Amino acid sequence: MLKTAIEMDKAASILKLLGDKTRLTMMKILDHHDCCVCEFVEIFKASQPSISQHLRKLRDLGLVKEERRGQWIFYSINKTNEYYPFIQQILAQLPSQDDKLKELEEQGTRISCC
Amino acid sequence: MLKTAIEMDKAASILKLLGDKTRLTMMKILDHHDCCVCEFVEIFKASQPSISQHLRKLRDLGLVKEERRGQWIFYSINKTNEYYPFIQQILAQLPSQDDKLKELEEQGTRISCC
DNA sequence: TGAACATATAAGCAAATCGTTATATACTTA
DNA sequence: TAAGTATATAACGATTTGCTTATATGTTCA
Repeated sequence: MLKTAIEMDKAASILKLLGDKTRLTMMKILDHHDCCVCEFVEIFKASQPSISQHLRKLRDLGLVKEERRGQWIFYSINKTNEYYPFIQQILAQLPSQDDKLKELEEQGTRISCC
Repeated sequence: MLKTAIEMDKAASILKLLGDKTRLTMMKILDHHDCCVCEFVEIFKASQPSISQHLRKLRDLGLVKEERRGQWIFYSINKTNEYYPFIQQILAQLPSQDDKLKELEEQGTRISCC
């Protein structure tokens, strides 16, 4: 087993996180665009705490990172995570979720904070 | 989005199943070898019903198939599943679990049914 | 046919998960 | 500094999950 091989334990815990439609879609979106919490709230029509809790789980495993920009907190994929290549390869096989961001732009909702 | 693109719903449900260390390891082993239930019981030091229930979940989603051979029921990866390429690509990134089967052979346990 | 073996299923329970509501924290701006 | 906005966290309840024990089903073989 290579030194760089993914451990089963860790792989399982990552897949578990990705095994939720909301988090999986979040990750797919984040793979191409940074997003702030309020955007996710719009996209998923979910409550703010619910979104916040999903993001926390992703953050706790180091899959995403946060960055405050004034009033907003932006999330982005953590490309320095040692498991990023593993994750990236999974995300690459999923259909683009860009339409979800486009909808926001058309509604003008995205502009409000981003 | 390509006609063949994986749906987010389905992808999430597959990743959820793989997000369990026992099932993930099972899938990795099955990707190279057929196995019967009693082998998994040995490998994971788990109860027979517990193993059987994990296999059922994998079977319910069409990830594995079963085949009776006399007294035993052998499980194998269902390569005809439309999501097999998706799964295969994930499994390919995991470390080989062949050592687990080797242990059984050394113990002579594998011979008992296979 | 009956005993032994392999597996599946059912029922019940403890722990984990995910959403909700309520509240705390942090920043911005008037 | 107070009000408004964005986000995080806490506490709680409903649902899901994964194990256990008990039992049913199906096969083999004496």
